[in-house]
Amino acid sequence: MLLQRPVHSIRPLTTAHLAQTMSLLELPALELRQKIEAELSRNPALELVEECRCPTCHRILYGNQPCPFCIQSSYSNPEEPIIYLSSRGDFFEPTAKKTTLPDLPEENLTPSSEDLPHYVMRQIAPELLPEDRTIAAHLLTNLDDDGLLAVPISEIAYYHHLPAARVEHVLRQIQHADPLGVGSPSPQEALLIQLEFLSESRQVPPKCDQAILSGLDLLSHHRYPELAKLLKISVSQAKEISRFISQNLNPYPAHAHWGDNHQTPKGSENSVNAYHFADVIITCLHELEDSPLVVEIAMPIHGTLRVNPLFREALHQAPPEKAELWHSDLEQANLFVKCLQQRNHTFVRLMQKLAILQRNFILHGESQLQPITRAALAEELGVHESTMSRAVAGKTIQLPSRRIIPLAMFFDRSLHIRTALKQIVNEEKLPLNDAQIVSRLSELGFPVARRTVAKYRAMEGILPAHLRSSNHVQA
DNA sequence: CTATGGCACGGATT
DNA sequence: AATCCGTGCCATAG
Repeated sequence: MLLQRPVHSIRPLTTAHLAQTMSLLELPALELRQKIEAELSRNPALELVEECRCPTCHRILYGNQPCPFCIQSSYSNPEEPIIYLSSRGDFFEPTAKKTTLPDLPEENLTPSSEDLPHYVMRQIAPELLPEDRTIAAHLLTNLDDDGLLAVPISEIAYYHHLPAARVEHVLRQIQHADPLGVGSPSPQEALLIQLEFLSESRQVPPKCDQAILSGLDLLSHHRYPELAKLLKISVSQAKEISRFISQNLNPYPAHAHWGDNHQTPKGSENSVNAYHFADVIITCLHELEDSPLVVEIAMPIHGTLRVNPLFREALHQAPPEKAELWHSDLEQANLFVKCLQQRNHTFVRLMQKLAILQRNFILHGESQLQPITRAALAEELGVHESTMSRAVAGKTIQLPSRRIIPLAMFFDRSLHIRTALKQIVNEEKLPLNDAQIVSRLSELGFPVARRTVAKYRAMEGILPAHLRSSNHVQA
């Protein structure tokens, strides 16, 4: 509440304004950045002023908003999220590619994988030695569409005149960043890293690592008997391994869009959905359970965009032949800044509602998701539902757990049921068939049809009952 | 005969 | 107006 500036004074005056606000609203951060840069270089009336920092806590803020952290040092209500706009443009800087590695071939950068490098770099940069960042950048520039490393390590080591071990060290950090296994030279290695990570928190089938190492081919062709023979295990154990892998691991890190685990084994479908950086970052103040959420809405630029006051002044002395042009530039600059404010305003309000409503989801995961429709939220916010759709579309959000998910997941109608289903299957003693799952679910208060359970199962990559036979026979 | 997946339809959502 | 999603019916595999 406190941090909302009186933006209501901005009325959509012209259709141009409306149209532009709309178009800005649907832009995710990275594209917004391009848009802003384009506008900035085209229009002399716009300028980017120094980043604003809160004088006390030094957070980078966008615009002259009061720093939400320092305004109220006592947070009366932990439910109330702290929301602010930041302008940490550096996250989105393609410097790694452009400035530090000027003579790298750019061809192997395909559009669909272009922002994965930035996303990863963002995570690991703070922990990296400055001189290692160049190596990281080099590695990340050479990811293929699948998120795997496309060039041999030795080549990179050679390029930098460094021992391979050094490069491997950096690569290891990359591999442990969020799309787990990203940058691995092979699917095998990616799988192994994911496996290693999972085994810390969860039980994994025995010989799983060996299956990946030596039997991946058999595995992907579902030739269980042969696999079983190779590893000297039973066929059902082989199936168990297969189930585990297809359910929990992903050989192609770039395909792992979080929350939607459709496995695409060989067919390299490059869907539009590649979420690699976040438009909104949610963290927990002080890691405490009941501390307020901190919602950072990322403006993808350094500093604050505004109309250049000098330009405004200069308008009076404009040479007659330029006057008209300057005037229209000024107009447009004004419009653009206002539209941007409006976009941010809408976004802030949206996140405020969401952060309160989905607090449990944000903190405690998928089972706590409140099913809500965009329409309902639009109603509450008093905006048109199409506005909501635009605001949500294509945006991503980073949770305190560092997971990045599409904002649309906040409006998933079936996620909580699917997680309930997952849990039922995980805890089942012997495989339940779909009909039995239906009754278990309805006991839990989820009335769904049998056919629907089948679909959810498929979505979660859970095999049908007869294929997940004798579930936990190992050990 | 039973459990599942495919196709398609209608209503809700965007 | 276009798309998504839950569901029913039917074919098929085991």
